[in-house]
Amino acid sequence: MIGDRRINALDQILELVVLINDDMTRSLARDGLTVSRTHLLWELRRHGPMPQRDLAAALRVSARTVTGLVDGLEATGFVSRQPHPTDRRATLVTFTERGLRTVEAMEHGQREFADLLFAQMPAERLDCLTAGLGEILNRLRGLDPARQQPSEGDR
Amino acid sequence: MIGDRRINALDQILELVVLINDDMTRSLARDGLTVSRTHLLWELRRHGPMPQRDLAAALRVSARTVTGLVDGLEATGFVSRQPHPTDRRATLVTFTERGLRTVEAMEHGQREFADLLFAQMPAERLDCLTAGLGEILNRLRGLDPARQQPSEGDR
DNA sequence: CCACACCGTGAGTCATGCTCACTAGTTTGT
DNA sequence: ACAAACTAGTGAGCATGACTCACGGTGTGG
Repeated sequence: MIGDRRINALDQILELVVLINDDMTRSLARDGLTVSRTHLLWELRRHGPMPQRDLAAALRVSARTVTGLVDGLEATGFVSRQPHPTDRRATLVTFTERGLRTVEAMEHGQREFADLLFAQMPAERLDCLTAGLGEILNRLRGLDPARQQPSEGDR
Repeated sequence: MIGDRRINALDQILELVVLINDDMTRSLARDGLTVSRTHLLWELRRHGPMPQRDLAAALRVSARTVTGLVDGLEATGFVSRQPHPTDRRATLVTFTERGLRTVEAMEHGQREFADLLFAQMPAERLDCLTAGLGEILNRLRGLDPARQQPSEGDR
């Protein structure tokens, strides 16, 4: 029955989520990072130095929370606060040397991880996997942030 | 280049992890549950009433943590503590009526979720997705709990 | 009977995230 | 040009969740 296959696939996905999550958390902890802090770092990586308010918007958390995250990242030397060139109220969060190196190392590590994960997987299977994941992602994106009444069960 | 495809696929997986995680957390919160508490519930569902020490082993957390989780689940009426029939030191954690109903509803919701996620996906793509995920899961399982020096980067 | 096992509590840590109130700067509207 | 209105960041305080170690009571079993 087709339903069983779907359940099966969903189970796989749920297990994947757990495993990746754990692995991520563990690996970040080794670097003295946490998930939220890393999200911030990635935002910075994508957009360059930015004021905290923009980070708050991008990460969808309150300004106060960003202050806390930046505090932590600053304390461990990944980012530093710089004066905003034109708005003296604002603070520009920028990478330190170390922060930049760390993020680059993470990108590199990610590449290695991808290679490890998909090693010896034939190209067509990889394509098909990508296509399938793409479909699923579209559906998931559709029911994520805005709506509130629509969805129902997940795990 | 093949590496790019892999990075791509990994990015998809990472996004999937985030989306599913958020969705799960939100949906569980609606039921008055958290992820850890739900893990415990699932363990109970799989193995039936069990003493806390077994839960601790199954969930790989300390006994103290289990006490806390069970406290929470008991307070919200999902489980209850029963005396162990033969070992009077031990406590059997069992579902309440409500807990059982909730877990069954979650299973049902999961089925619906799977249908939603894979709706209109041709069978062969589903198969291929499953196969690909299976491969990845095997690799991930391999580097999860025991080893400590081996892996490297993830997100 | 005594070492060990099962639970529970106390106390404390860390991460995340919220609100409220406040300061210091910036804009806007006359 | 200047006050009113708003914005950026943060101090203080609170809650929740997950987890730990250390300690103690009670029961088991050799």
